[in-house]
Amino acid sequence: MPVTFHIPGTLREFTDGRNTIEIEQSPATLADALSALWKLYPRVRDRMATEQGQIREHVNLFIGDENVRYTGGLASPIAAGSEIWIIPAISGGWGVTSGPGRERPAKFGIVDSREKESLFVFRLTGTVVREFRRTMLKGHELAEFREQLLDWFRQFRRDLPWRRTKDPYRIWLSEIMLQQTRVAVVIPYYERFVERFPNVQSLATAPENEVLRLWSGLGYYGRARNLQKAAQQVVVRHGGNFPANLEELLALPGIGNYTAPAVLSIAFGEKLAVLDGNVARVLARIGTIGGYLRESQRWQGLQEMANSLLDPESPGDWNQAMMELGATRCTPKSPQCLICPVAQFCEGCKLGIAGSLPEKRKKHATVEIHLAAAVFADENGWTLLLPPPEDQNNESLADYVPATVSRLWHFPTVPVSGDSVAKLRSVLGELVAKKQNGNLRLFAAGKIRHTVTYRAITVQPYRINTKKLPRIKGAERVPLQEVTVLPVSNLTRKIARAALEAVSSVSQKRRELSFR
DNA sequence: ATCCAGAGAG
DNA sequence: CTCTCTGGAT
Repeated sequence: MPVTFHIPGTLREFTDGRNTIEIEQSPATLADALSALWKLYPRVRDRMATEQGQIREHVNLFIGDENVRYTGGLASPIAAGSEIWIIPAISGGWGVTSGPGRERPAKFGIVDSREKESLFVFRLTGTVVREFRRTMLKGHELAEFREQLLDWFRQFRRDLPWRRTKDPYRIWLSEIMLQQTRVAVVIPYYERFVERFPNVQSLATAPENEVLRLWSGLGYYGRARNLQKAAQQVVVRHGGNFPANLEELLALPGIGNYTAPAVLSIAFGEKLAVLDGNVARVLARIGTIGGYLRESQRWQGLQEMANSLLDPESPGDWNQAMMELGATRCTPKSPQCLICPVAQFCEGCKLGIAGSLPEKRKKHATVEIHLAAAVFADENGWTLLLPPPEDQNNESLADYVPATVSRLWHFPTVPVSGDSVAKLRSVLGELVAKKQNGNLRLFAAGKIRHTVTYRAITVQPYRINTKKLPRIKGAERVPLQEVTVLPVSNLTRKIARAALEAVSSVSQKRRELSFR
């Protein structure tokens, strides 16, 4: 009789999706059985055991109904045919191992009863299906959640230079540096920076070059410039005292909705919850929040959730704990739910779907754009190009045709639906003197396809042969063969080529005719 | 909402 | 190279 391991959802990605694994040999002890399992699936080992080979604190093992904690741990004897259950620390749930579309029978519900320091196992019959929904922690559960996370953070927090100060200037500096770079990279930069610029005054009065030199290697130099600009504003407007309220902080360049609450909570203990990418991911998993998180309404909802979870007693630690959890445990890929201090409060973990949250942004559906372009050609083969559009304040840039086609020199272009000739004529009528317009003859050249990000553009070029080029305000005259003497986009080049080919095929036909 | 800048993954 | 991600700005 083989020994069977039951694998939790959180580990299945390491077992080729299997939820049970049979060990054919007859292991004498749990340690032997685990060795056999880990040999088959080595990555399971990392999640279950420390490097020293100890079972991680948040992993529970059951042989049948017995928690191995009380049957001798790794030395527990294994009988032939034993069923061994690997259970992540989940409490307060009722064996919720199913979600929509994942009909798995629920085997266990575990309630962690702290008073008795023991675990109770409940066998459930049938299937439990939980809806995919948002949950809000409150009351006793919320208090417990806060305590667990803060305890974890205070125990495991890394000793980082900016965690040894309450100086808002230094907190701010670290936040700006950390926005863009890993902790390990930031440390030496941070230390050099505060040594040279120990306070906001020294930063404000430094030559910009020196600031950039100390920043050099971190990238995002615009943020270094903003940093100094903000320091100067702090000195001039606030007498060198770092503003301690949200509005004034947000008014400083480079400080936005993330940085302001971070500085205020950590340096001043203000009760403001931060929401960055890490925190958002944690929240999405805790509350099983589907959809793309950056969508404005959803992001707002996440901010509210963050606000409600914030521990009012220690907002700074709380915010850092949430971010640290996201950075070190609740990571984007394969979250370590098995060793997460708050797994028991996490719907995503309970449903075994934490790793598939948050959802990716849906690809922007491609928008089909149909345009018609006018390619004038005079007797000498010269054409007309319009200048790059000025800033369009009143018109959405995306809808503005020349901008769609690129903000460079371009042929007169109009959006069309239906009769493109008529549309182009009417628009040209506004540009070109009336008497000339009536005589314009439009020859359709080959259609052009062009793709820019999510836009699929089809252009119908019309060649318009004229004796003299019309006068159009701002337009520039160039030889059609050499439109590239002005800065043009690839699309404009394609249009020019199509217009040239069209005319050559026309003249070829004429030649063919004349030979007869 | 959308754009931008810059970095990093693939 | 392209695609994706992030926080700020508008």
